Amino acid sequence: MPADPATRRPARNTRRRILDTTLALYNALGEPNVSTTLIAAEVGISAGNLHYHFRKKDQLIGALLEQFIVDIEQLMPPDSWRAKDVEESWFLLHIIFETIWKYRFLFRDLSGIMSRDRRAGHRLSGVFNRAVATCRGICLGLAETDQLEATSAEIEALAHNLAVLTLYWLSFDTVRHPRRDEAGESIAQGVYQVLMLVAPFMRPVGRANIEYLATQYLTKQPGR
Amino acid sequence: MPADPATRRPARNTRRRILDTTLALYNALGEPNVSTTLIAAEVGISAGNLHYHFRKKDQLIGALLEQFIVDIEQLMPPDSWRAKDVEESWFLLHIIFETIWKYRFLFRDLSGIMSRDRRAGHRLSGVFNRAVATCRGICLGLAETDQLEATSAEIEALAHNLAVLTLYWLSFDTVRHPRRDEAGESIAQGVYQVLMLVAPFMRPVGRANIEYLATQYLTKQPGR
DNA sequence: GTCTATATAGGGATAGAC
DNA sequence: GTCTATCCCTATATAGAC
Repeated sequence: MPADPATRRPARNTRRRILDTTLALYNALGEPNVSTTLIAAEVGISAGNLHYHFRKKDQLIGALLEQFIVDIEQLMPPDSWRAKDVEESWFLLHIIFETIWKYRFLFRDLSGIMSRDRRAGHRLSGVFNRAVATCRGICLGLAETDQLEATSAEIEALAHNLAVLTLYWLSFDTVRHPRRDEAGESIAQGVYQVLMLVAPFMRPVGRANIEYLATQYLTKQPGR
Repeated sequence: MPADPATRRPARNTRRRILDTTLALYNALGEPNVSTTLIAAEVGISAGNLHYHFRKKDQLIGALLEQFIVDIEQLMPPDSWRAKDVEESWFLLHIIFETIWKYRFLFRDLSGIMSRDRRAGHRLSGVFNRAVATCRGICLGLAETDQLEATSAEIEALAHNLAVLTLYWLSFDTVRHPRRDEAGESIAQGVYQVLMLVAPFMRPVGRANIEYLATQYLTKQPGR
C-alpha cells in the first residue's frame, strides 16, 4: 500500500468505482436513461477515462450482469439439493430477493438484454431454470421429510409458481408503489406471499409453523 | 365513401395503420430499438407524415398504452363482481392473458414507462390494482358459493399471487423460451399454473373439476 | 491511467412545398 | 395529408497530449 502523501486518491480500483456507481445509477434511473457522460461525471472522471475502462456501453451492462450471475449462482444450491426445513428455505429465498433488488435494473428489460446479447440471454435463461430448480428443491425437501404433501405434478407446478413469484414480485410491487428506494417492506411482503403459496400443501403441524412465520413477516410491514 | 378511381389508397385511417404497425414492431423488437424512421418506412409513409399524426414518439407509446388500458379495463369486471364458477374465471383469465400478449412490449419496461410519464404510471398502477381486485373477485365468488375454502387472509394473499402470476407469467416464460412469436403454448401453461394455484383451496368436488380442467390445458402443450 | 478535444452517427423533430 | 429536405441535439466513441 504505497502511501502517496495525500495527493492521489484510491484510483487503484477505478474500475470498481465505475461499476458501483453505474449500478446505482441504473437502478435509480433505468439503464436507457443513463448516459456514459453522466456516469463519468458521477464517478468524477472524464468520459475518455471511462472509455478506457469500458470501451462500449454494453460492456458496462455485461459486467454488471456477470456480477449478478456470479452472485445469484453462488446463492442457488445445486440441482440435487433438498431443503431441510422451512426456515432454511425462507432464509434462502430472502437473500435471493435481496440480490434481485440489488440488481433490479436488469429486471426492467430482461428481453432487451437478451436480444442485444445472445450469450447473455442464454446465461439468463440458465439462471431462471436454476431458480425453478431451487424452488423444486425446497418442495421436494419438504415433501421427502413429510412436512409437505403433494403429488409430483403439484410440486412441479408449485416450483414454477414459486419461481415466478420470487423473480417478479419486486417488479410487481414497484408498479403498485413506484418511487420506493428501500426494499425492506417490499421484500417482507414478498416472503410472506411465498410462504402463503406453500402453506396449503403443508401438513397440519408444519402448516401452523409456516403460518406463524408468515404473520411474523407480515407485521414487519405497517400495512398493505 | 368517395371512390377516387383507384388513385388514392385507404389513406383515411393512416393513424390506425401507424398504430397497428408500431404495435407490431414494438412487440417484435422492443420499443427502444424501433426508430420513428423505421416505423414510417414500414407503414410506407414519410417520416414527416408520421410526425404529422404523432408529434412526439412518446405519443405513440401513449396512444398504445391508452389502447391497452381501454382493452383491459373493458375485460376486468367492477370491484364488486364475484365469479360464479371456475369456468367463468378461467375464461376471464384466458382473455386477459391474450390482451397482455397483444401489448407485451409494454411489459418489457413498465417502470420505464412510468418514470417517463407520471400520469401513465398512475394509470398502470390502477390497472394492477384492478387486476388484484379481479382475482379477489374470483376467490371470493368461489368462496361464497362454497366451492373454495380459505380464510380471508388466505384469500387476500391468493389474490395477489394470482395477479402476479397472470401479469408476469408471459414475461417469465419469454426469458426461458426466447424468440417465441406465437403465444398459444405459453398462455396454455399460464392458465394451467393459475389453476394449480387455486386448486389446493378448492373443496373436494370442485377440486376434481379444476384438476380436470388443468390437465386439459396441459395437454394442449407438447411438453414442458 | 487520466485528461481535453473532437469525430461521427442516428434519431427526433421541424419547415415549407405540393 | 403527404412529401422532401434539413436542422439540432445527444450519446457513443476516438485521438492524442500529459
